[in-house]
Amino acid sequence: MAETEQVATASRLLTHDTFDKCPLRPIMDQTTSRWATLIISALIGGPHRFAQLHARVGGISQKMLSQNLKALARSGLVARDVAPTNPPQVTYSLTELGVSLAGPLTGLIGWFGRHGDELLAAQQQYDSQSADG
Amino acid sequence: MAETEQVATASRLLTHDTFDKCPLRPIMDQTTSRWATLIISALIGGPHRFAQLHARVGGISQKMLSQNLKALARSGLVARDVAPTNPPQVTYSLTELGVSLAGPLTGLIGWFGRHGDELLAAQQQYDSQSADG
DNA sequence: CAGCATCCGACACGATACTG
DNA sequence: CAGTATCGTGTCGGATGCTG
Repeated sequence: MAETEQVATASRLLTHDTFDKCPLRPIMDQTTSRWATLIISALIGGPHRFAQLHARVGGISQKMLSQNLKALARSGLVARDVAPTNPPQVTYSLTELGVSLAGPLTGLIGWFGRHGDELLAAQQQYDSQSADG
Repeated sequence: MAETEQVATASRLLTHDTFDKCPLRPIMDQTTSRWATLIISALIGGPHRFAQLHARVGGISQKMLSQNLKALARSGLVARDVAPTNPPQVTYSLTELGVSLAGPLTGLIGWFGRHGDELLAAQQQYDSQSADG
């Protein structure tokens, strides 16, 4: 199956160095951060306005939304379109690059969806064991 | 292609709620955090000792390594095997669940490997635009 | 509506020192 | 070797208030 291949590929990619001083690490940290993943996920469904995103993501502050959106735009993953109306309408959407990221990213999110119960169960078992000790 | 399907699937999964109060978010935050991704990646290559991981990940402190390893073990992604020798030998490896995560995760890492140049270029362009004003 | 500026608390993280 | 304990700092991130 494809999954085994992917692991093998990554293994080949990763076994030869320590990742240290890799210029991609900050970008990856930002892109896989708490809010960025959710923002990108929300934008998969199509373009959103600022307030729409604020509602869709749920629990995010305006500051963090604005901040993440700016970082995402800087990396070329999200496009910011301003309509010169009054009041101003700002629309965010995924760029082509952003769409290409959506595949792997939703693959990861999907995994959490499928295995969430196992993760929760493992944690409970781990905690009860510690309590027993 | 499969990527388009995946996006569509995630879209269906995600469009109906705001992700708020999802019990998986803390786990996903932890698992996709700065160090956890690198630790899991390192373990794809096979079991590692503590010191080996410390060298492989590169830049991580003992504290963070220990802390992340504990969290990963709590979630059932990593197994911790202690050999009762002297000095003690502790070996970490991916569990079955951890291996199943490796697929989606390396898919994401692979994407960054393939598109790293584009991300860096986009940032430079963005920054130079800002400088121009 | 779509942000930015500011203040402030919480915790992530690293450096160091200590243990079995 | 494989950690734990403690301390100090930096950044994350929320609440509030203001602008255009």
